[in-house]
Order: sequence, then structure tokens, then C-alpha cells
Amino acid sequence: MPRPVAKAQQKSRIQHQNRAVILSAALDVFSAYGYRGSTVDQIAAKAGLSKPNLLYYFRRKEEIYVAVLEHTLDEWLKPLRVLDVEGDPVAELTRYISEKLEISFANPQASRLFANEILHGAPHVQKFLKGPLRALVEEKALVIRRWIMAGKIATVDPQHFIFSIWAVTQHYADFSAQVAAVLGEEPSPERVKQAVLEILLRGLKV
Amino acid sequence: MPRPVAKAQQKSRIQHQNRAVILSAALDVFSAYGYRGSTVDQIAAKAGLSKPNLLYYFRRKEEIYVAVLEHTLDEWLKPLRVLDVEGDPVAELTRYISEKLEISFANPQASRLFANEILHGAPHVQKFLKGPLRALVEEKALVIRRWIMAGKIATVDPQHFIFSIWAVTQHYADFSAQVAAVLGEEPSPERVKQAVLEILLRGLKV
DNA sequence: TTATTTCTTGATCAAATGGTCAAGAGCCGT
DNA sequence: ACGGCTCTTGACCATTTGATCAAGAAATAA
Repeated sequence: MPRPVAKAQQKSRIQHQNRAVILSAALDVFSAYGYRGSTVDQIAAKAGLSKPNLLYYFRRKEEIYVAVLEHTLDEWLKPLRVLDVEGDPVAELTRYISEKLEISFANPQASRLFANEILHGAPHVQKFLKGPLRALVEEKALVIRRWIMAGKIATVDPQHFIFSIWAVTQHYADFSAQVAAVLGEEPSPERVKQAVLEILLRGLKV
Repeated sequence: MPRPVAKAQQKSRIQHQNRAVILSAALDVFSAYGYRGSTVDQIAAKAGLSKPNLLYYFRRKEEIYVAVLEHTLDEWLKPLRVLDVEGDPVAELTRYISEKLEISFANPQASRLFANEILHGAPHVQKFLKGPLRALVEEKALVIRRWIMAGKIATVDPQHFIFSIWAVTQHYADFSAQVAAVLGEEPSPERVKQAVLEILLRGLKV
């Protein structure tokens, strides 16, 4: 009775499929109720599997959580990676902010899962934050600094500017309950994009 | 054996004191682990009371949570309330943003508690969001709109501008784990204030 | 088909946890 | 000092929940 998770073993067709189903269900559940607030039964029910069956694919609850969390981190970095120092600054930043906003509206669960993790001290992603994320931010801060020194945009603290972009764009996913309640309706993504781009970028124009 | 929570009854000295101790302990615990992730034992231990004793003051775990949550909402609104249409726009907004940032740095627990509540759909504060908060935002959006129409600041979507201020300022409390990890150190509140004020306000100057 | 491996699940467990209760200790006005 | 009210707690309970296991079903290879 070898565990399926075992080292380097080829995943069978049924393995692949069920793991995907579980990760999708787990994202829904974890993002809605948090790690501690979610139960294995909930995830199993949503995935259409029995609890012992689910635990056949992932030995422990935490293993599911880590898997679904890591699965989202890649997606998270992608848009920032392509920020190009050769491109036009405002165009590049417009693209980045727009993409982040689109992700927030299209996949708020992933954003909330991540937010919840950070909110509670990022116990499972310290390495990711201090490693790849930090390196990427340093790299892109340099890009922004180059733009400033070339006189292409106004002076701004690059790191905190990146934080501001994250803060504002993810706000619409993480705090959508508040946004909707205060506005009295779901906001139009188009309108949000226009407003946010103006707020964040107008000050940069020279 | 009348319950202390009972209607309109005068709270004794010891009641007052113990309830305060409990609320303080509960804020720490709930903000760190979320509602579901916190246990009554944890709160009792931190408050220096036995569990049954704690449940003598608050009948149910949820009652503690609601109490500490409501306790923070007032604090939350205060700075926005005083935004004054008669004052200088940039000065008024500078004061508001600065105060929000100071709160984020001085009392991140309250911010995290609130963030966690909203993140999970705001089940306990729907009324607050749709009532007092919405009304206040509408009122202050009007203030901003007046400033725009008077030509005192550049055009901006008032509601989304307020959201952006919230997003950025609270980011430093809610996501402090990420900020610290990416920067490699705790950020200096002064430096953050300068950076954030420039990012959010420079685009408004006419 | 048959043998072997992979999947699936009902039954069950131990620990954690929210909450109760009855009895005792402490405080306070008289 | 005393009587009544407030406060405190050890013991206990029911439920939830993460996790296990042995045995059976389904797939897969021979």
C-alpha cells in the first residue's frame, strides 16, 4: 500500500484528476473560511469524495493547504515579472495594475487565501516572501528607479509604490464585501480600473 | 444568579475591570488567529481568568468576538468623520492619511481583526457597513466632489479614492509580515508616511 | 481470466473545544 | 458579624474534527 504522494512516482490519470478536483475545492473552502475555519469534511464534500479518500491523496489537512497555497504563488508573481525597463513606464505600469485588477476580479478566492495567510503572519510562506518575492521586488524597484533617474517619471519610493499597487488592487478582492456594502452594489471592473489607474499613476507623470 | 450581561444593570467595578481585561486579551488572540482559530481557553489564559469565569462575563465565544469587534469600529471611523470641506483639501487629506497610518502602526491588531472579518464576508458587521459606514463615505465623497468642482483638486473618483486610502494605509498593518519580509526589516513609519502621502496625493494637486 | 496494484469507504479513535453546573470563596452594605 | 449578592472554579459533557485502518471495489497488467 504505497502512498501516492511518494517520491517521484508517476501520477496516474486518476491521481492527476482527483488531485486537481481536491485543490479546486480546497481553494474555495480555505479562502472562504480560513485554514482553521475549514474542515476536511467540507473540502471532501465539495470535491465529491469521501473523507478517507481525500486523505488518501493528501495525508494531512495542512498538506492540502500548502499545496493549494503554493499553487497560487506562481500566478501571483507572473504579472510583475514582465515589468520591462525598456518599455514606456506609464504603459508598463498601466498593464501591471490592470492585470492585477483583473486577477482580483476574476479570481478573488486566490487573493483571499493569500491575504489570510499573510494576515496571520505568513507561517507557511516565509521562505517565499523572503526569497523569490523579495528578490523580484528588488529587481523591479530598480527598474522604477531607473525610470526616475532617466526623468521618465516623477520621484517616488519604488518599494512603497509597489506595495501601494498591491494594496489597492487586492483590496477589491479581499475587501469586496466592504466595497459592495459601501457602494450599494458590485463595482464595475471597468470603472474601478479607470479610477485606480488615475489615482496611482497621475502623480507619476512628468 | 442573574447574568451580568443583563439589561441596563449597573456594572460593578470588578465587572468593568474584568470585561476590559477580557476584551484586550480577546483582541490579541482573535487578531492573531482569526475567529475560528482562536479558543476560549487561549483568551482566558491571556486574560488570567479561568474559562468558566470568562464565560461568566461573556456567555458565548461569539459574544466576546462581537464585543471586541464593535469596540474597534468606532475607532475606525473617527479620523474620517472630521474630514472638513472648509479646510484645505491637501491638508485635510494629509491629516486623514497620516492618522490612518499612525493607527495602522500603533494598533495593527485592530486592523487585522477587522480585515479578517471583512475577508470572510463580514458576517457580523454587515449592518455597520451598509449603514453608518456607507452613509459616512457618501458624505465624505461629497466633500471631495465639492473640492473637485471648486477646482481645488484634480478630478478623481471620490469613493474609489477613499478605498485606495484605506487599502494603502491598512496594508501596513494587515500585511506587515509581507512588508517586513520583502524589505528585510520593519519599515520606518516616518518613511512610509512620506512615501504614501506622495503616492496618493501628488496626483491631486492642480 | 487472473494477479497485482490502485482506489474507495464504513467504522472507529483520540484530542480539542465550546459550553454547563453546582458548590464554594469573596465582597459589600447594614 | 451577618446575610445576600457577586464572583470563581474543578469537574464534567456533547460535539466536532483530524486522522487511521482493515477490508472491499475498481482498474490495470499479465
